[in-house]
Amino acid sequence: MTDDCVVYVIDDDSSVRAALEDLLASVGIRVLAFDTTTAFLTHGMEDVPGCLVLDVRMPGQSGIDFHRSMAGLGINLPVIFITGHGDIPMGVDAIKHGAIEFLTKPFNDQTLLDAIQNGISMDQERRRTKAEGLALHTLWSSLSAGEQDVARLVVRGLLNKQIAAELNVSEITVKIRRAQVMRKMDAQTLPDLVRLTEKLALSS
Amino acid sequence: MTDDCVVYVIDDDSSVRAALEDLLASVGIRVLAFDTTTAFLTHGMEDVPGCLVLDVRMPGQSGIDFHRSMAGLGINLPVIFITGHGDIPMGVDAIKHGAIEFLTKPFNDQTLLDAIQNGISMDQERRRTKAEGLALHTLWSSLSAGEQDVARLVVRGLLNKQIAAELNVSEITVKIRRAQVMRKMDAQTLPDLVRLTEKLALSS
DNA sequence: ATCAAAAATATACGAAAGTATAATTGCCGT
DNA sequence: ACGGCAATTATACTTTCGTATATTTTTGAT
Repeated sequence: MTDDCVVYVIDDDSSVRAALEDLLASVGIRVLAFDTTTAFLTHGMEDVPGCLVLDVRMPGQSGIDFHRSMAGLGINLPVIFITGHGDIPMGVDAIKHGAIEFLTKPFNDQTLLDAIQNGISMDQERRRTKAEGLALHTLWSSLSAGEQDVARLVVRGLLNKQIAAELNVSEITVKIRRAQVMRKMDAQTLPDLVRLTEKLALSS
Repeated sequence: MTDDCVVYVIDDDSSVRAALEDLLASVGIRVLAFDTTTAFLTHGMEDVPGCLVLDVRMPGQSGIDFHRSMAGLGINLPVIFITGHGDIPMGVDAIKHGAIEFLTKPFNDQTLLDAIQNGISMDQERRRTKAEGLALHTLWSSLSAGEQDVARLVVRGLLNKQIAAELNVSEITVKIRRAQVMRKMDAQTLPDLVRLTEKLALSS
């Protein structure tokens, strides 16, 4: 489950960081702790599944503000907020913006561990989905411009003859390109190709 | 936007109900207010877009408990919680379970109105999606058992010959059934049929 | 049991798809 | 200008698909 993964902790309170490091070490999960969001960004992220335990209130950038900026920074880690001084709207908004948990200190250790396990699972799943989308996009990119043209019209259901007219090429050229599309996209049948392009459109 | 829709209010405090009725009447939205969840269930729901403003703490069944039971009752209304005595975990859990807002009294009128408009829009969208899925399911149901068999294998990419062998019928029968499938499903091309069955699988 | 409707099958034909071989065109670098 | 090299096109053939017509089988109702 937690083969190789990291939990990032950002909290200005060193005693909290130490406590979390101990807690997660006790269950064999690697921890990288920082006292500011800047320190976290400077260190960078490892390319392994993980999640982020984030303090709400900190000197410098708050955890709330950092959370809002994460998408723009290309950081998609699941976020678990911890706080000693939160209020209801803050917690509600955090969850509405995608945080997976919002815990108030003092919190139950097991509750946090459960949230972390959940976050790591979500990140693993996100990475799987992302990898599939990337692989699919790579296949598509291996098609020449003309082959992509043909592929688009094929999955629209046009006949080879119609595609040829649309693209101002001969029907035999369409057949050649079409065969190349099927080979390069590793599609055994036309329905396969349709499904591949549907996934491609969704993950665009 | 709010052509014909209803906001259901469940709150044991008659002054709150009156205030909400006034507020929503001022913007021309119809209100149905109840003092208990039982009263709401007894009255039943209208078949128009709407959302539910739900008090957290009430005599009898609490709003929180009712929210958890809604899916089992087949009620998919967007829920907006209002409360005077909530805490952070309660608000966080409510949102995690799908509530679209969790407001603490006293709340800003406009905040509630925005949430309600958002809830109504979501319900409209849900109804659109549901109607599409239902229409698609109706088309599929219009296929005979044999036609459904053929359709399933067609979208898997099997040849008519292979389908015939699989179903122990003649190839000509497959052709007839296949033509019926295309006609009944209103699919002009094979890619169309593939996409229809994909949607069907997702909304099953 | 019998009749009528529906489903399945047989036969036949034209259009489309897939593939192979060969010829042609267009483009790029030397 | 020239020689490759990839893309396009032409030709030919086989398989598959779609459809129409006619026949047989099955099903269901009275």
